[in-house]
Amino acid sequence: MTWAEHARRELAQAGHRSGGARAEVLDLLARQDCCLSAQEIHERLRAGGRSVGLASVYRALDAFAQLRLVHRIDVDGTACFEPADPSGEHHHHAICDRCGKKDSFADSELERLIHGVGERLGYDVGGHDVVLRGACPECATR
Amino acid sequence: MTWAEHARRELAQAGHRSGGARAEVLDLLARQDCCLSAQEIHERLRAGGRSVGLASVYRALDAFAQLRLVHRIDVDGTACFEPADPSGEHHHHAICDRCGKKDSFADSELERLIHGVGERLGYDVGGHDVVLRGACPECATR
DNA sequence: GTCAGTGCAAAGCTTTTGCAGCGCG
DNA sequence: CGCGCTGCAAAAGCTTTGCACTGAC
Repeated sequence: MTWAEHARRELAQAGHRSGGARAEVLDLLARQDCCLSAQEIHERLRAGGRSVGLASVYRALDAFAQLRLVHRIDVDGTACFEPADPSGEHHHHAICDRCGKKDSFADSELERLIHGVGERLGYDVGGHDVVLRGACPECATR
Repeated sequence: MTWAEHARRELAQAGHRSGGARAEVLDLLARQDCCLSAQEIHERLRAGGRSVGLASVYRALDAFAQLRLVHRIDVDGTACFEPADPSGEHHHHAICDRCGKKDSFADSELERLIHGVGERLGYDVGGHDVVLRGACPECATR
């Protein structure tokens, strides 16, 4: 089952109707591997000829986030979103502070360690983020 | 040497004059262990009888951040700041999504692992953040 | 037919910038 | 005594909300 199918099912089950704008946002996210800001999503939909309102993009993303269908990452004061794997599998991000490139990485030992920290603090951890900031390989050698 | 002394020295060396507003923000940060938002800093200074402009708070924080005297953490779309230990020693945060409480933790193994990830990616890592979100012990049992 | 979903416009936040005046060095 | 620092106000993002209308069920 693809993420898009999974997401549509979850949305329907939560009582959401399948409107045009939300479907557009969902399709765009499904096609995307990297994380996107609301503005980027809006621009791309407009560029694709869809007259989607920016507010609808935010509303769609909000609905997705509440159902935990997407992850929200705050980077540099703006929110970015990306599909969340229903299996719980996920990755984190490295952001180049020169060219703005976003890379992703996964590390199971890191996950295990973070889980342990949560337990040590007594937190019922719902999620976590790890962000690396610095110069990407291309920018660092320049 | 305290953080405040270290910070004042760095600022002077960078050619900054010691104005009233910046000194106030510096003193407040030095007294604080937990991270604060610009608005919180502004409110506290006002409450303390100082007529500090919000813009000056932002400008002071910007100057500190450029000299790496403070760490900036984005949480929930707003920026928070806290003194940065000159030795490089630092910690990360767990934020309760019910009561908003911010806890901090440190884990040397976590640091080591993150450092390794950066090398694996070929990044010249300048900094990193780890944020846990969930219910704190008090809220979780309620 | 009902009511969630939508686009647009307006408002709300956080953060930045412009500007005239004050004061450190 | 110059120029950096400051407070205030205005502006510039990002995000949310109000409203009338459209369209899914």
